[in-house]
Amino acid sequence: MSEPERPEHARIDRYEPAAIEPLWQQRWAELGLYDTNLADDSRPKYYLLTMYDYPSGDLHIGHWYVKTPTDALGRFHRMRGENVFMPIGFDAFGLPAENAAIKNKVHPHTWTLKNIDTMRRQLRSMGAGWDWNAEVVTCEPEYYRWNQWIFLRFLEAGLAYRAKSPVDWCPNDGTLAREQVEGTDRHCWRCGARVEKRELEQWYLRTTKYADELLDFTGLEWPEPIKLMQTNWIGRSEGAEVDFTTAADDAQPGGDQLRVFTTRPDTLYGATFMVMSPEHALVPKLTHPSQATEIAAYVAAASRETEIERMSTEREKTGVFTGSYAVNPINGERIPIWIADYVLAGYGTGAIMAVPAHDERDFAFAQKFGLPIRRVIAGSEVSDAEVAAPLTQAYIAHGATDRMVNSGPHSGKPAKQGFADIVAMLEKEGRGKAAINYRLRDWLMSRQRYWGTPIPVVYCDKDGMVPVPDDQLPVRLPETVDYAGSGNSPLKSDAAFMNTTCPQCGGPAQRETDTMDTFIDSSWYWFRYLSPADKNLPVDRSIEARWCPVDQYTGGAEHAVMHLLYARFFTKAMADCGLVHEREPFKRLFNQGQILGADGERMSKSRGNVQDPDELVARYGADTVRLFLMFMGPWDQGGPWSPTGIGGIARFLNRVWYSALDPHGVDAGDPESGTLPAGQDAAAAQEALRAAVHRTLRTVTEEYSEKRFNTMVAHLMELSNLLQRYRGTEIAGTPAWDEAIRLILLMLAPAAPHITDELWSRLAAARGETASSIHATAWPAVDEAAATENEREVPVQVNGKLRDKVQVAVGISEADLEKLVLARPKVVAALDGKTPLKVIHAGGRLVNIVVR
RNA sequence: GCCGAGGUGGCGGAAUGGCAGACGCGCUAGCUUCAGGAGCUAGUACUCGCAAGGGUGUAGGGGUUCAAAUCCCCUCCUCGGCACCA
Repeated sequence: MSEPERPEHARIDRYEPAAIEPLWQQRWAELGLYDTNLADDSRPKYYLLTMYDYPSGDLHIGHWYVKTPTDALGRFHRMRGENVFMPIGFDAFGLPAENAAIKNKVHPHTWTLKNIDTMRRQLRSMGAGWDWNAEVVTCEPEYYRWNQWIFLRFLEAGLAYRAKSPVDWCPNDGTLAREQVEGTDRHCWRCGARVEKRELEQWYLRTTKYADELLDFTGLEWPEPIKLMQTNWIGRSEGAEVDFTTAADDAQPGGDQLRVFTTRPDTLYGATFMVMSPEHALVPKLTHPSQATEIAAYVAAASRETEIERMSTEREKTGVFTGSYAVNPINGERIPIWIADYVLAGYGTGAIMAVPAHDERDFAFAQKFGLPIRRVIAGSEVSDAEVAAPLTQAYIAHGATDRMVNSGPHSGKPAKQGFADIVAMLEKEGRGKAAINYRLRDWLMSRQRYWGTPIPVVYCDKDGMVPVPDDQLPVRLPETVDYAGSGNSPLKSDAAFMNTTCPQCGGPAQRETDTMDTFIDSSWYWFRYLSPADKNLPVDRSIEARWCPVDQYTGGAEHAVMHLLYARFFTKAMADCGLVHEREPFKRLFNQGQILGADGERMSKSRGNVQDPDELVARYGADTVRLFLMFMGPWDQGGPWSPTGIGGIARFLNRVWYSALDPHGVDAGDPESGTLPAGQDAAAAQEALRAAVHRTLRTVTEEYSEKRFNTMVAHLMELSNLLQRYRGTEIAGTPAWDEAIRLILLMLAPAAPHITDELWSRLAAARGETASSIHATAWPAVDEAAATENEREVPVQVNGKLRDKVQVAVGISEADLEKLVLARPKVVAALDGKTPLKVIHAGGRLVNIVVR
């Protein structure tokens, strides 16, 4: 074999990411490569969004893990001919700014803007293709005036209201939405303090109006666990409301209707007592004088208790008999009425019919207080004798053969039938009706904090609550500096802000001093990206019609029942106010995993386990860091951070670099370098290379589409290893080789944008051409003819154990293959003289010979 | 307690009924370089064997199948969500 002609060429430049990456970032910005023309409808649109960040001031590796694969996805779609819109912004209102302000005596606005500047710089170092023209910063009046404007529309539509009720109260952060109280110990999601209940007048958004629509995920490609979490959070229960009538006694005339909600109307005959929550309105009236002292003491104790104590499931049941009785509407039975704190005031009607035989909690209560337990449901396998025997635990299952027992005329009916019949009977007699209850509550959205959107209403002595007219928006957040978070609205301390005039009568009035929950900001921001400078409306409906819903949204699963549910609610509410067309915000959702600290804990400054990406970028370059994060494992998995192995990615890019720029180079350490593999001539080698390249292209295209970035990188490494094998041989520099280099660069471009654009332009320059950016180049098409294989290796098993492999032509008949296989010495040996019973052909992919 | 996701070499992981461990890290040996915490080549699940080759193996146990990491049943462990919602 003749030594290929090695042209005399200049020394090959080394791959130095630090030298090339900033240059490319600058060039892309100059070219406006990522400035999306939203009016361009010549191509299909692709709205790609990653959850925007709170500007806490520094970007850690977790931000890279979230953002760089998303960027690769956007670049891939752009190369496939779609008009990609990938905006970015900052969720800039919120407590950390306020806390930092208290601690460091810096104004939250100053602190926030400084952090945003830092983050912009760090974000640019990723080399991501964001459209910075659409940037949104939520703490600026240009943004939050639209929070106020939308709020006023909600107010007009009856979707926002003010009400007094017991609310979750954090000593540091004031009121919280229900979603913002976490864990068994009922702590604040932000500061971790224990949350109390307080009776307060607060602003709510009517999320419950959309409960059923929020349960409908038709047309949404969302991860099943997220849909399930939302479904459980909404907690729809079908059942019935039943009115029990209180009985007369020596202290009261009776005749009051005590309404309960139950999911088991089929167990109505098993109701042996009733329980009201201590806060129930009828408690005073139904308290018999003989029980008054005890009841008063219990009610007082319950109101003092924290949520933690009341909600603990481990705690033994407590309760007090009121002294009164109610009449069961189905059988006229007199049953005692108790109060107990295991019945919640805020769910259903705040009172229950207790069916101890078929409810665990009622069972425990009945046992403790010696109340009767009557079985009314039993499976067909339970004998009559067993039905009569006392239960040792509540039977709560819904068995397929469940029938009613001890239920008067209904006895013997299937439980399902009894459910329907009893509801129908109650409805007919006006003693009850079918009803649905939700666990979901309306969204408590007012906060006693400074750094948020002022709620645009005033209170006038004469006119009461008056909305601020649109033409007076925004209600600007004053420069107030007294924001010591005692739970008292800081805006109250600013007399100049608070005292105003009534828009209706011109008389003295006071502004609302609560601000909005910052989740309001993130509940519609993707609309604002579409028309960030619009002065008349929050979003231009014609642009929204073209660009919504968001095609792909990516973010963490921790937002399952907060941000993602609020965003869906807002979209529906805004649609009902005529502001947008779409009723769902995000068509496709992907939850990437979370990068934890090396200790396996969440990355946080206080734990000191935060990995700073700047160091890694300085040492290895952004492309290596990007690829490494994609290569670590499946994107939805995340895991503890470890930089071990990043060197492998650096080596890979280095090999790509030298393969592209120095195809004729040989490796001194490899005796075979520069020679073709044994038995392969130049023609065969080129064919093999083309087959590998086009098969890789087919696979990699699929992997980008399905966000399987880890295997995508692995397949590109495999191809690069093959190129390495042919480097320096006679096929280096042939058209097949050049095609391979061109395609590997194109395939790598979305993931490693800098090195690929650099090599792309150098290769063009070497040909005497000027290349346009690789990122403006079309994604290549698979040459199916080249990718098709002529031969295939077929594994041969005997009784399921691998014994041999045969190389055969693709399309060989099963008969020929069988003959060939049975003649193989290893197969003959494995058969050991036995006659094959059966030969399984798995579609030409495998042969299995079955013997006894 | 209920619901969900998961458990594969020394490590990250690949394979969703058909060759377990792709790709990478680490490790071992050799080569190469003025030098390197650089580069290249080969080997690397466990186990018996000089080797050829054999046996075992995907948390544990059972099952379905010609064939199981993959499907079914039971048990254990890890992570996430919910917290008396009638």
